[in-house]
Amino acid sequence: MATDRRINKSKQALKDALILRMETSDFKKITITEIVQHANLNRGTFYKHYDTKEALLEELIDDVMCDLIESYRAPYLHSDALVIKELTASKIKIFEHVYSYSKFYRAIVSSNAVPGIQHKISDVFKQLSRDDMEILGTTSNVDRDFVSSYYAHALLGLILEWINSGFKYTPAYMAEQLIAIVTFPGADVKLKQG
Amino acid sequence: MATDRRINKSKQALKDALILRMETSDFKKITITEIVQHANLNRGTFYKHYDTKEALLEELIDDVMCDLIESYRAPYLHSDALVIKELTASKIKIFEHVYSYSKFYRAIVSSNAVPGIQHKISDVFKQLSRDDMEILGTTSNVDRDFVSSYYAHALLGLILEWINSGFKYTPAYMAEQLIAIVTFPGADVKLKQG
DNA sequence: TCAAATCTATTGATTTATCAACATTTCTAC
DNA sequence: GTAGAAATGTTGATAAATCAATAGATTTGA
Repeated sequence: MATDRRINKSKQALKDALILRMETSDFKKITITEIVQHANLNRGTFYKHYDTKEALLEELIDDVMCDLIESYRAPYLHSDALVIKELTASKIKIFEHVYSYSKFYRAIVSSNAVPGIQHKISDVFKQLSRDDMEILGTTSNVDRDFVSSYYAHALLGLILEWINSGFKYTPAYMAEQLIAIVTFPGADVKLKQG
Repeated sequence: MATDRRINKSKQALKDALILRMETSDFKKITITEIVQHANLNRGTFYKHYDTKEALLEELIDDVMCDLIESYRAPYLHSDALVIKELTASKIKIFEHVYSYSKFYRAIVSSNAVPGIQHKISDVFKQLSRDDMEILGTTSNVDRDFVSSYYAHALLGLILEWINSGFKYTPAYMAEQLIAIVTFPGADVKLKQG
C-alpha cells in the first residue's frame, strides 16, 4: 500500500503554498503560519510532517529533482541507447518539466534560500550525462567527468538564460534551440582547434 | 465554527472532478468510481456526503447559482441605487463569473443531464432583475414581471451565444457589448413602435 | 447466453486532520 | 526598553477520510 492519500495531499498543499509565497516573499521571511493559511491546513498538520520550513523546502526540492530526472530520461525510456542524431525536439521533455515548475525555478534560482541549488541541479545533470555514457559505452580517452560536466553546465546555462528571460519562449522552442546547438556540425571540434 | 475544512475540500474535489468528466463524457455515463478517482478520494467519502451523482450535480449547480447572484450584485454592493449610465463595463462581473465557470456552463448547457437548467438560470436573473426594481422603486405601470423576464432572458441569450461561440471573446468584451446594447438610445422604444 | 469485468453500496477498524487552547518565544512599534 | 502583537511549538479530544473487504447489481463482449 502506498502512503495515505491525506498525507500526500497535505504535503502537496504545503509545498504549493510555499512556492506561492516564495514568488513574492523572501524565504527567510515566510512564516509557517502563512504557509498553512495558504495551504488551507491546520498548523498542527504542518508539524505532523515537518519540523521546520527548511525541511519542507528540502523535500520540495527533492520532489522537483526526481521529476527532473524522470523528464531527462523520458526520450529513451524504451530504448537501449540514446542516439543523438535521432533525438528530435518533441522527444526532449526536460524543458516541459522546467516550465511546469516555472514558479519554483524562478523563485529558487533568484533566491538565496538555497545557496547551492544551481550546483545541485548541475550535479543531477552531470550524473544523468554520465549514465548516458555508460549506456553508449564510450571508449575514447576523453575523461567522462569532463564531458558530463561540460554538457551538464551547458544545459544549465541554457535553462538559466530561459529563466532569466521570464520564460518568454515555449518549451518546444527551447528544445529546438538545444538540438540546433548540439547538432551544429563540427562546432565543438572547431572551438577546440581554434 | 464553520464547516470542517475536510468536508469543503472533499466536496469541492468531487465537484471539480464532475465538471472535468462532463467536459468529455455524458453525465449519464459518468460513474461514481470515475468521479472519486479523479477527485482522488475514497469511495466511502463520496457516500458520506452524497447519495447519488445527481445529488452532487444538484449541489454544484446551487454553488454556481450562488456565485452568479453574488457576481450580479457586485457592481452596486455599496450603492443604494443602480444608475445605468454609471454602469461601466468593468463593473459587470457577471461575465467574469460565467468565464470562471466556463467548463461548467459549457458542459451543463449542452448536456441533457439537467433539462431545466436554462430555465433555472433565467429564473435567477429574473429575481435579480426584480430586486433591482425594488431598489430603483419603479413607479410606472409596466408589469414588473414582464420587464424582469425580458431582461433576464435577454441576458441569458447573450450568455448562451457566448457559450456557443466557445468563449472566444473576453468577459470584458461581453460586458462592453451588453452596455452597448442596453444604452443604445431608444432601441427598445423604436422596436415597440415598429 | 453466460462468464468475466466493472460498478455500486455498505461496513468497521484504523489513520489522519482538525480545532482550540495553551505556554513560549520572537517580532515590532512606540 | 518594554508592552502588545504575532509566530512558534505542543497537546488532546473529536470528527473526517482512508483502506480493504464485502456482497450484490449491471454491463460487456465473446
